Amino acid sequence: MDKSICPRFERAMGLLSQRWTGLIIYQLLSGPQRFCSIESSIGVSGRVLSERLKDLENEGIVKREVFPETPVRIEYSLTEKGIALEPFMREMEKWSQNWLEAK
Amino acid sequence: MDKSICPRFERAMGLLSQRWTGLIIYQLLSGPQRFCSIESSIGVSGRVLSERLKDLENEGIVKREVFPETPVRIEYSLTEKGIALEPFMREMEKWSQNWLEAK
DNA sequence: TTAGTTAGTTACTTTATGTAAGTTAGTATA
DNA sequence: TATACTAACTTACATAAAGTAACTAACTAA
Repeated sequence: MDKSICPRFERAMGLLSQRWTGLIIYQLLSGPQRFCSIESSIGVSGRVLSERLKDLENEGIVKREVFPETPVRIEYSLTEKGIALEPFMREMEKWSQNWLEAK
Repeated sequence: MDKSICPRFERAMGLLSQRWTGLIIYQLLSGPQRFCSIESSIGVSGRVLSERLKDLENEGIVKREVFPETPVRIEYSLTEKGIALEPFMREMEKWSQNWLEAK
């Protein structure tokens, strides 16, 4: 094995190529959202969503805020690092518009 | 479940979020390559690489060419649709440079 | 006291990926 | 002639990741 790829790029790709991670971030680009809202908007299971949100929080891409209302409200939003992924998401949008069928 | 995401975007993300797919395309951006070269440059197993290349060929993103030399040489390269992913990859590069540690 | 809400977690099943050995086709070497 | 070498896969089997559905915690409302 003789890797020639930049380790930072490889890590970024590793993050984004985990199932659901990209869609979670994309959803949060349109503003803070709660757990059940992300769950239903992209169709991810609670088990995996919970896991991904923890990972993204550890990576400093997502921020978790608790509002002690009734019932409790917990909001997930993007940090600056997360928002910085927007241009990337826009390129993905363009490509999908130009090269994929509406189906 | 009430999905609001554009189905084309979702499909694009589904493609790119399969493990190794992004790195395979990224590698091919620098020119045609053969199976064993991709395998060793990104560290993917032959089993999965074979699967991915077939998928990408079916998607019209990758092209496979056989050169009947000795031993046989088979080259994989990007189609126009695959090359169109370059801006997306460049944004990913930028983000990883700006926001990830060298480690 | 029973029920409802959000945000999870747990146990279990199915699917995806990793690992290592085997296959095919065409030479080349002993 | 027999053995060996190469690239490009494929197969069988083991492990890891994701899906499913039921369950929990903390709180309030009826």
